[in-house]
Amino acid sequence: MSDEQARSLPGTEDRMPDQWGHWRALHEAAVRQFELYGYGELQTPIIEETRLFVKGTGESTEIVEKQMYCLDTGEGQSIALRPEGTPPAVRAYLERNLHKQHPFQKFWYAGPMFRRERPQKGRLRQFHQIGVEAIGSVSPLLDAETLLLATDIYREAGLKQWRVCLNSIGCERCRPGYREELRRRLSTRREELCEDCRRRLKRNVLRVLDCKMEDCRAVVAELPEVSDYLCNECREHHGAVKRVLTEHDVQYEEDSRLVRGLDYYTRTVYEIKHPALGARDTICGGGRYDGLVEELGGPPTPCVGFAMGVEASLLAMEADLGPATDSGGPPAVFIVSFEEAARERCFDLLEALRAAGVPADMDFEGRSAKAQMRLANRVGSAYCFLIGERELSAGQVLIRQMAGGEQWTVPWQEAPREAARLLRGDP
RNA sequence: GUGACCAUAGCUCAACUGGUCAGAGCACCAGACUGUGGCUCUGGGGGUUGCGGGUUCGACUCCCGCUGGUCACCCCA
Repeated sequence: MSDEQARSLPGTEDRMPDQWGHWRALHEAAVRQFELYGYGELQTPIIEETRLFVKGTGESTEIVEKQMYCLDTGEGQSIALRPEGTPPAVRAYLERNLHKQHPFQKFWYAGPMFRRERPQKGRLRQFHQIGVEAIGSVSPLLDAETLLLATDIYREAGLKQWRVCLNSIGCERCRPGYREELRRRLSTRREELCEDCRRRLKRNVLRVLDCKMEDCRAVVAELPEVSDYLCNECREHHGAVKRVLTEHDVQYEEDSRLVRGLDYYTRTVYEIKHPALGARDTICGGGRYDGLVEELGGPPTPCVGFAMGVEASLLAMEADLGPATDSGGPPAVFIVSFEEAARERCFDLLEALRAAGVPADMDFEGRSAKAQMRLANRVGSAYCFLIGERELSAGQVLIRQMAGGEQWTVPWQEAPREAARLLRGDP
């Protein structure tokens, strides 16, 4: 590739026509389940005020600290490419005063997100999420519903294996106590922790639980579990979520070390992981965020939701279902002209076929009849409609069935209807 | 932000330890009864071996720099 040619940016990718198979399957499964579950589509802009994420996602999160694409509008305003979908959804909710009219809302969204990270397998700078937000209810039934919804989507999309990890990280009432306890226990063993964890000790102790370093894990193993510190309400809530999940046959693993990277999570947190993905195996993450709406200037409003990583989910689908495929089918009919002079008449017929609802195509490169046939064969068309001087003067179309090689003629005017009939499989 | 590995035709790769190779398969194009695909056969186009230096009589092969890519850590979907 020459140097002056423009290239795609690192961490961004093109999705070519033959790579849409799994994507479409996932998206269609999701849309169908969203309808079944009563979630309405919400589309928000890709750009937002930077402060929405600073307040919403959390000032001290990695995402906001160093991964956001921010730009100055030149009018003294800082805007950001959205790094995630939840704060914009809540912003839209508040901006329309839905909390006053119809406080309970269920939204779904799908679209690109942006984070300035080092790209690697399953992680891009422009990536895509499909997610839901159920805003305005504290019911544990909804925690379960979002998880059931996510697994139903994966099931319908054809995914075969996954596991659900579940935890409760408490609320703003009980978490401080746990956090305090962690800080106290950890500071006595500060020397054994990695550099990052020493930093986390001050900034965000909970993340120490998630550290992958061997030495840290050893220390973490001896720490009390968050479940011992939950307040009665949180304990009850968590119990209800688990009861409903069990009732509805969701296999889950309790993982007392599961914490999430975003500040706004409370109580229920969960991840769906796929075994074929290695270290970075989360394909969907979610949970409850009862404090976010208030943080963004609204009234206290409990919420729960999830975000699926589309690219990660696609990798999981490839592992379970094989490589990505073409999304659409081939043109059912391929028109072949024997002479260059017949080409425009071929195009007339082509348009007539399409008008009759028959997927059809022809050659536009002036190839020989033989090459046109080869092309028809390669793209997998079921029939060729062959046209030359003889057919034109007789007012006929020569039809060839590619599979068997049988040929017959039909009157020109009948051709579109004949094609439609052949595709339906009528005798 | 840290680290490792990689870079030859459109794709996947080969070229003994630097010494007639710049090659193979697939793909593509064209022929094999000048109105017809698949299979087979034949032929063809296509690479200044990522870029720039250096060592050497000689570099795809060794050294340095740059660029690009991949993967892992970090973090997260």
